[in-house]
Amino acid sequence: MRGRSDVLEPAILGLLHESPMHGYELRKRLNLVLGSFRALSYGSLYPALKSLADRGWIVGSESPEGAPHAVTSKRARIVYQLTADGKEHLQEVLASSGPSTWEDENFDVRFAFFGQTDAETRLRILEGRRTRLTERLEQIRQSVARTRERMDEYTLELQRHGLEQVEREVRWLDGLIDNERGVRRARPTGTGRPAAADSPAAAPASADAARNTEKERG
Amino acid sequence: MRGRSDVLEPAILGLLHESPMHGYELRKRLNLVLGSFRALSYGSLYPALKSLADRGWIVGSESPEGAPHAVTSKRARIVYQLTADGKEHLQEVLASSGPSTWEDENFDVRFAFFGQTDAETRLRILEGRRTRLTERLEQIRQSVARTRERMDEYTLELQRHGLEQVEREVRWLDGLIDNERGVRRARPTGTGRPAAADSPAAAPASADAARNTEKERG
DNA sequence: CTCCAGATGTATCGACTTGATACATCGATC
DNA sequence: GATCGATGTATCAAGTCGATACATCTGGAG
Repeated sequence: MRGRSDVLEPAILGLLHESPMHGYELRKRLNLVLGSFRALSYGSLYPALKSLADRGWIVGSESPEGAPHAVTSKRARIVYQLTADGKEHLQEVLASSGPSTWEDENFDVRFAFFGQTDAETRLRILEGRRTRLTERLEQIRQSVARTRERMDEYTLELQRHGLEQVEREVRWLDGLIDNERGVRRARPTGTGRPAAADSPAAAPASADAARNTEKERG
Repeated sequence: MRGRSDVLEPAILGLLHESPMHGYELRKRLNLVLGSFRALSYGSLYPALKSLADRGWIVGSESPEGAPHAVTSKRARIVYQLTADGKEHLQEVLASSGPSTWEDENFDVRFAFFGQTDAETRLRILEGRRTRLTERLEQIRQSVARTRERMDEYTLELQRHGLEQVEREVRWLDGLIDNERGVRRARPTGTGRPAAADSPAAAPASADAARNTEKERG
């Protein structure tokens, strides 16, 4: 359970918070929302659901919504929803903003659910992430500088390209941070309105960006 | 062996082709060359080495290079090198340019070893990759268009960002393809000179780019 | 109307990877 | 002369993917 499921579980809880769902749909939505950077297979989804149910954060019911008539038939489907404990746990998770939330995949998930996170936490995560990437940048630069001689041109180009990716990502974060600050200044209470999209600075993606995104589309 | 080891094995063979090496160094170099998009752990390296040795493509010797004196001691280290069969196999692999070489991680590895690949194969891989990404782009666009309404702003921003990543990658490929064509035209025989780096179009990274890059920075 | 291809749906398996760790030797620095 | 970190080989538990099995529902072609 302590693999990278730190990614899976919050994502599942976050989606179920919006509305109850069954596995198949969960997978579709998950691959749509996180799809740009993360694939989800049944082999991890179903065990995760079981584990969440075991811990009492979600419950699975076999009867769908209001279908009063036919008793039998109805295709087998298990609709999951959050329990009170689950909601509580989700709130805790969403309020956290420690180092783990600055890591690649964790950050992506947290960002995807920023809509359910308060403004202060958002800002802390964005800034932590930015610091994290800046450190990485420095390490890449040193590493490249130290070995430039021995590299052939294609390897060099690959590294140069990777470096630029990260730089671009930092600039993207800068844009987002500016936005969050702007919102906070304009609306001191932090109404929850995100505001982003077409800011001038906005640009690259959270990191390895849209790789998959085609496993299941809708 | 049929997992994503399609990535590992060519990379190992490619590195060993440059010079014999032992596991530890192999890992360092691998994380340096592929480091921007791929981590390599011992848990996959050693089994892969064993498998390659079993198939007769590499051999591991316990005596390092010319150390004629002391018989015993000398820290345990196994230096691997390509066999004749291994070189042959590597040539086959490097000459291939089918659909699998257009996929994310496979492409990255192939690109990293473009220096050992002939100009024609390079071009085929680059163009195949480009087509691949263009298809993906179309799918993402449709997917986003179909669900724009239901998405909150942060999710939307994440998707927009992912989309832009891929678009940028296509432009990067365009630059590389132009370069390859230019080289071919200027030097019909394809001397092997890559030429790239500071072309005007060059920009983003092969895909999920420099994530890791810090696991070992020799 | 019938049949069947393809979407929906739950679930498992084998092969593979990661991250941590165990173990051991070498090289410095104090 | 000992302690700390880099070098070096190797394994393990936990978790993941991709494929697949199985079943039902739906929309059209014939």
